[in-house]
Amino acid sequence: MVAKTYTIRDVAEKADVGVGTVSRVINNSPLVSEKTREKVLAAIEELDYHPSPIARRLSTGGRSQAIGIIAPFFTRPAYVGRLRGIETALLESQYDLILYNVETPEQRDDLFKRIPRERRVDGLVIITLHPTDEDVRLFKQYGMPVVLVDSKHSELTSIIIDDIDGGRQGTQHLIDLGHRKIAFLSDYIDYPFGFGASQQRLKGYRQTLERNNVVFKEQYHRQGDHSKAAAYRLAQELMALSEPPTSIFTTSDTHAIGCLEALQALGLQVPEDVSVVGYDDIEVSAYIGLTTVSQPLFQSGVDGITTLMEIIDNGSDEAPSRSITLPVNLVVRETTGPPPSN
Amino acid sequence: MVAKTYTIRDVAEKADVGVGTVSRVINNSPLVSEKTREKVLAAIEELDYHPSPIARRLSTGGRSQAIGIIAPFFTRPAYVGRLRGIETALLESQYDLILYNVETPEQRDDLFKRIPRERRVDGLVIITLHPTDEDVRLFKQYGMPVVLVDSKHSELTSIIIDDIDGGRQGTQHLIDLGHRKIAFLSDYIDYPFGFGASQQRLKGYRQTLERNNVVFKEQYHRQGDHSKAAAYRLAQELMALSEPPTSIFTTSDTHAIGCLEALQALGLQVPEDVSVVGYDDIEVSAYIGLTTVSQPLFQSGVDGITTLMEIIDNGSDEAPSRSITLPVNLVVRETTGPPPSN
DNA sequence: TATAAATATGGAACCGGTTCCATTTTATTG
DNA sequence: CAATAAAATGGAACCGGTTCCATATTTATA
Repeated sequence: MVAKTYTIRDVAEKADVGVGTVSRVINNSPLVSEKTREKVLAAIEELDYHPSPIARRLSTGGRSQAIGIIAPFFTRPAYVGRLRGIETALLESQYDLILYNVETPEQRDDLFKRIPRERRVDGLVIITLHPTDEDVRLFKQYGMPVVLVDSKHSELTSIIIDDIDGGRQGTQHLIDLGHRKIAFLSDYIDYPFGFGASQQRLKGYRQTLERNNVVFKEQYHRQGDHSKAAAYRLAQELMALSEPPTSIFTTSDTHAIGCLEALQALGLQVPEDVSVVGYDDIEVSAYIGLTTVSQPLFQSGVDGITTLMEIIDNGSDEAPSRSITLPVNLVVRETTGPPPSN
Repeated sequence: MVAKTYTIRDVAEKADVGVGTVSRVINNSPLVSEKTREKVLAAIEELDYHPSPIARRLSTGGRSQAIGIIAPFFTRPAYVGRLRGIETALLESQYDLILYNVETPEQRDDLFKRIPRERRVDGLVIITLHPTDEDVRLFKQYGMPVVLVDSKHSELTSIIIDDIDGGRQGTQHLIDLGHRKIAFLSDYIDYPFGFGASQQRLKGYRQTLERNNVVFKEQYHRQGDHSKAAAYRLAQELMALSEPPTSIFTTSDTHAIGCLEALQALGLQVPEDVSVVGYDDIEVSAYIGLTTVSQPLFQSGVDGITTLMEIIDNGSDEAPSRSITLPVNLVVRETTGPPPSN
């Protein structure tokens, strides 16, 4: 049942050379005469021989020709945007893509330990998650190249999104429109799982309030999981306050859509009664006219992969870590306007 | 630099047994005494020994514990919905997910040949793409379990979406509303890459027109690539006809959004001037009030994976192929209404 | 032509597991 | 207790590559 596959010994026999010579040919060693090389290549072609990647990997830890991506809840629109950049960057490369989805801290811990040891991937892009110092020590111990995207560690090369500036831009926009009751709706900030981006955005939000002498109100900061349904519920809670906000700044477009649905259900007009700002600028944001902080999802994916491939190609597990900061950019559409006059 | 990893020989030495005994312990063979087993497990724990997956795979073609997914343009919303089902089904399993993205027929051909040979995955889910008889022969030759999702081959187990019925339901809905000028906007039907789904939907569309004595008009069928931008352009072309359609049935929600944007730009009201029906029911379809043929994206992903895992666990490359057909379901929202009165 | 230097080659040992058969140990029976 | 049967064990051979050193061959020099 299992197909007949030829081995290096079959090629050696057909070409009447030793296995070492075949190995030298398939690995482009200069230490083979042209005449012998051609004889071996003819045998390879005749047998349709392909070296076993498995055997290669065992004998010398040869490359797996795969890149691992670790991301939490990777089917969320923001991650999909990054994934799009990733697959575009990988398209013309010889690397396969292995996706490791994470939904709990336990899974994260298991993967951070397992992946370097298993040597299934030549390098790793970690999206949004924060490796500990101990994790980083293990990566280096196993010589595993790692690039962080939307995350930062002093010893690893990082593609950083300027989320503090994103929080600032969204908040300043609302303040410039005259809003002073600005709610902030985010992922769980203190979730031990450790999404850093929302923390940075909250920081930008709070700094901007302060800089404009607007008092931060605890009840205007709502946290929930990343789903649209959670945002729907939280928006309803916000609007049920005795002094509801005149605007809501969310930390994802998915959350923004949940808010818009809730406001719609409450018979409120956007932006006449309440303004809404999203974050990400996913594909449908233009159609629904969402004002949002656009982040370079696609570009961060591309940069993460190209940087990692450089590190792998340079065999530079000793290279100093770098930080690349990508800017964000407020896109004003139709979900923001001045607050109601009363 | 490379970390110290222990081998089976180290364990054997520490436990004062032979390597065969260690192998029997780690593979749960009954042919080990309880006393010896405990001695070996203690040594394993003390050394924090983990068997090398690579060496295992070489010696017996052991399982790779990974499942491959081949999908074209996999970051499209419809594929993401399936991916969501896939990752949910994989979450509690021990399988890693390897994604093979395809954007050309050449890539597809390369992958269909390479993947079975490389033995990197224990099984394969192929989404939407159609393997040839020759491809299937090769899968069987290498004993590679394969499940098709939204695709069909008589010798492979398939999860099928009833796309003819989907085409029928969307078209019948428009006819019931009084529409007779119904445009159909799809992917390239004759594209040699072979997306079958759009062909089936077109078939449902044409059969339903016929069944209702509506003449099929060639200029009402427009084809383009899968992007929103293509749909925007095609919708503009349709509305520029001397007798423009009163409704547009698209074969993806992404296309529907492109149409809605185009109609908006043309100052047309939806559904008062033109009705729009999508296909997929992606996450934002509810918010934008899109009438769409909802297909069980999530469920098809789950079924594809669970079926494949069954096949793998049963070692049943000899099992007869099965077909599972999942229904589609028209969801009427706000983008469809009666045609203009004139 | 003989010698030295350079180049090319073959294949045993190794990578870290699995397996199967020869051998050893334990349990059972007469 | 001895003989037989059953259970447990050890380790050489194998999986399919890579590599490095001993050896063979070719080339250059005197």
